[in-house]
Formats: sequence, C-alpha cells, structure tokens
Amino acid sequence: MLQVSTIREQKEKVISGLKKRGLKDIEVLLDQVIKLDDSRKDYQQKADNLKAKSNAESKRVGELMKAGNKAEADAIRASVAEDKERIKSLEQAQQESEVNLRELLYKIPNVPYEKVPAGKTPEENINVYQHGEIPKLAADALPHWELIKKYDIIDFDLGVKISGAGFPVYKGKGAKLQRALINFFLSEAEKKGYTEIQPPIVVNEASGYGTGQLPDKEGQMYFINEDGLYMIPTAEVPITNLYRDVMVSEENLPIKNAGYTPCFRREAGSWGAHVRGLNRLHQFDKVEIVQITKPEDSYATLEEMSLHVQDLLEKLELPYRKLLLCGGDMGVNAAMTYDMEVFSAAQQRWLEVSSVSNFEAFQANRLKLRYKSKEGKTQLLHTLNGSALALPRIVAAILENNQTPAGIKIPAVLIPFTGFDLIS
RNA sequence: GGAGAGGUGGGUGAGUGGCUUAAACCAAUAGUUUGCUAAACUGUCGUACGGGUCAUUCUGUACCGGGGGUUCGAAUCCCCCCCUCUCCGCCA
Repeated sequence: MLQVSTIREQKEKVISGLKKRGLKDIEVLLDQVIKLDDSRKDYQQKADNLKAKSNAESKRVGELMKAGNKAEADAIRASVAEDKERIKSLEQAQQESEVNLRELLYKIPNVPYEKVPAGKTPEENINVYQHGEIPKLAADALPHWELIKKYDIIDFDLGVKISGAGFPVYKGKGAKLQRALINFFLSEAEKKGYTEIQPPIVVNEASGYGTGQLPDKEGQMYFINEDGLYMIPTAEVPITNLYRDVMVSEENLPIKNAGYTPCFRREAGSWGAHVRGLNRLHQFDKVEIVQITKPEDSYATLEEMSLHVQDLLEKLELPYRKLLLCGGDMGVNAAMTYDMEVFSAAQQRWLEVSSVSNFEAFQANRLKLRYKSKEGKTQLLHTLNGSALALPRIVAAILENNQTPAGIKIPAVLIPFTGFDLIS
C-alpha cells in the first residue's frame, strides 16, 4: 500500500512510475486519493474540535457537581448531549472516508523503481545477465516427466489418487533429492548470514493482509474455513509477518531470515500449455530468503540477494539468465524484481526458478514495520524477498540437463547431501 | 470437547467512574561522577491522525485485545466477539 504522503509529495514521480506498468487514468485515481484524504482530514478536524469542547464541558460538570451547583451543571449536560449527536455523525463520515481511501489505496500497485523498464509483456523484460552453456542433448533426450517415470522417482498418479492433480509423490531417490536440495539451500543461506526460521504453514487473515495476498488474491490460497486459516503460498507470508506491528531497533538491521516451507497454490485458472510435469504444482517446496533493511540500503540488498541466488544456480551448474522485469510483468507489491530462469534442455525453454524483489515500503506500510533512527525519527523499513530456491523446476532442469545413458548425474555440490551421485 | 483465569506502554506490572497516557520497576537513552569496566545519581523516554510554526517547540483528538452500550464523563460498569494461559479429557 502506498503512503498518501508519497502520493501528495511525489505525485509526478508516482504517475510516471505507474505508467511503466501500462496503467491508464492514474491522475484521476491519485486525485481521488487526495480528495478522500482531504475530506477525511476535514471531518477529523471538525470532530476533534467538537470533542475538545465537550471534554472541557464534561470536566466543568464534575467541578460544578462538587461545588453543589446542580442547576448550572444540568444546563451544560444538555449542551454536551446535543453535541454528542453531531460528533457521532462526523465520526461516521470520517470513518467512511477512511474505508474508501483504504480500498482505493489497495487498488494502486507499487511504483516501479527508476531502473525498471516500461512494458506490459514478458518480452519487454531485460536480459541483464546470462551464465552457463546451453547443453546439447542427444536426440533421444527425454523431458523430465518421462524421466521421473523411467527412474520411478516422482509419481503423479499416486498423488492424484490420494490428493489430486498437482500434488506429486516423491519416492526413493526422488524424495532424497528433495531433502538434499532443501538442506543445500538452507546451508548456503546460513553461510550468507541468514537466520533460519521454521514458520507455521497456515496463517491468519491479518497475515494475509500484511503481505498483500489479501484482499485481492484470496482465490489463489487454500482456505481452511472452519478455523479461518490460509495455507501459505510462500514462506514470505509467515516470515515477513513475524515483523508485523514491530518497531525494530536500528542495531538489529538488516534482518536476514531464510526458511524452508512447502508452498500451496490453487493456481485457479492458470492451467494450460507448459504445465506438464513439475512445471506447475499445487504443492511444492521452497527455501525463501527475506531481508528487512533501512530504506537507503534496500537496492544494494536487492543486488546482494540476487547474487546469492545466482551463486546457487552456478554451484548447481545450471545455465541461467537474469531478467529485470518490466513494469507490467512485475507483481503489484514489487518496486523492482529480478527473475532467474534456468534453461531446460529437453523442453527447450527457460523456466522461472526464482524471483527476487524489493518492495520498498509498500509492504511495510501495511505491516506497520518501522524503526527509529538515531535522530529519533520513526520511519518505515523496506522489505525484500526472493526464492533461494524453489525446487520443482530446479529438479526438472537437473533431470533433463544431466541425463546420460548411465542415468542422471547429481551435481557435485549436492552429493554430500544426497549420498549418491547418480539416479539410475 | 469441559471448567476456570486473564488480555494495560519495548518488558514486568499497579490501577474499579472525573485529579490517569496511565504508578512503580526493568530495558533504552543523554548527562554527572569515575584510572578502566561496573556501580551510583540526575534528566529524557508511547503510537497514530490533525492544527498553528521555516524549525526546536507549542497544541487538539483518539488509543488500556476488538466491537457495541450505559453516563455530562469509562482502562474502570454492562453486552457481544476474538485471543492467550491453567486444569481435566483426547492425542502425534
């Protein structure tokens, strides 16, 4: 959620930024915000003045009663009672403006950072870096959905039987590979100074609002109606919400957390081409990294986090490219996002395996996540997160790119975690 | 699932109708003292939204889990809801 003060003070910047997302009629929207905020202030001022008056009068009543001057006290009592009605209607009007204002603000996405290119489609993303050679596979190379059957390591049919489509069952070396990847990712994060968090995988409604999944994207989350809980779509939600309504002391910044969780996504309406095998699932595993920084540090941190992800991919010997997303392809909460895509040799496609974003103060504003600077000024912090990494597409790429006649070669860095070097 | 207790500031915790943004203590912070550290002493120390001010500052309102009610006046009385804890039951 943008701050009204930002919209007021940097209106031109907000407009030109939002235009990069391809939004239209932004000026109208922002003017509505300012107008609602104005009327909110106006109602508050009127109500406050009236309240101040009746507070003073109430005090006076107490004094008069003590002095035994009942007649005068009764007269004031009547006048206070009268003001009460007016106060009530002013408060109601104020509240209405506030609700309308909040709803409007929820609809306005974050302002893209100055480096973010304008654009609406993935084609307009900028390829800022590419690493590794694209492997040339034999003519009979198989896509991962064939390989998992060949080696009997992941079973979708069993998943369908016990749960439904998009809930794979990992077996034998397939299961061990999952465990190895999770441990590898966590231990790499630990080396970079991230504190590991193991959060709950269901969250309450307030947490959904805190990170911006609600009120807009409830359809994407599994909801446990009986207890009012949402299954998390990413560890970002519980981990970032640890800091909801928190005043962080400056010496504790930056906060660096990493956490492994399963992630649950309903993916309603998004099934179609390119969703075979592990490409899109309802449940998958991911290690997420989250940082909370001072505003002036957040863009250096974004680079640091994306380099960490690149380092993981390089250690896994996977060819990848790094995209700077254009305004229209970014999530609504983000101010700047890098996507990492791994090349899947058998599918001949780039697969998104990580998304690293700076949300600036957009989430922190909803979370009320702040710190007090040395000068004693209270300020919103910046939040960032990234996948480091999501497993399914990494598994797909490893299986496809590393297939040999003898079997699937496990990247060297993983062998200490898997305990085997070949899936055969 | 049953029974009970309770939700107050960064923390512990006092406060049962006006003198309470709220005692006290701890933490934090600035200073004094001091070979150093520690200790002691003194001061400061909630948030949000407004108003006047270039600004330090001044000032209004709201906030004691949430919502409603009683009252001229509510942390305090009443109603509803939420949450936490303890005991019993069940159970990984």
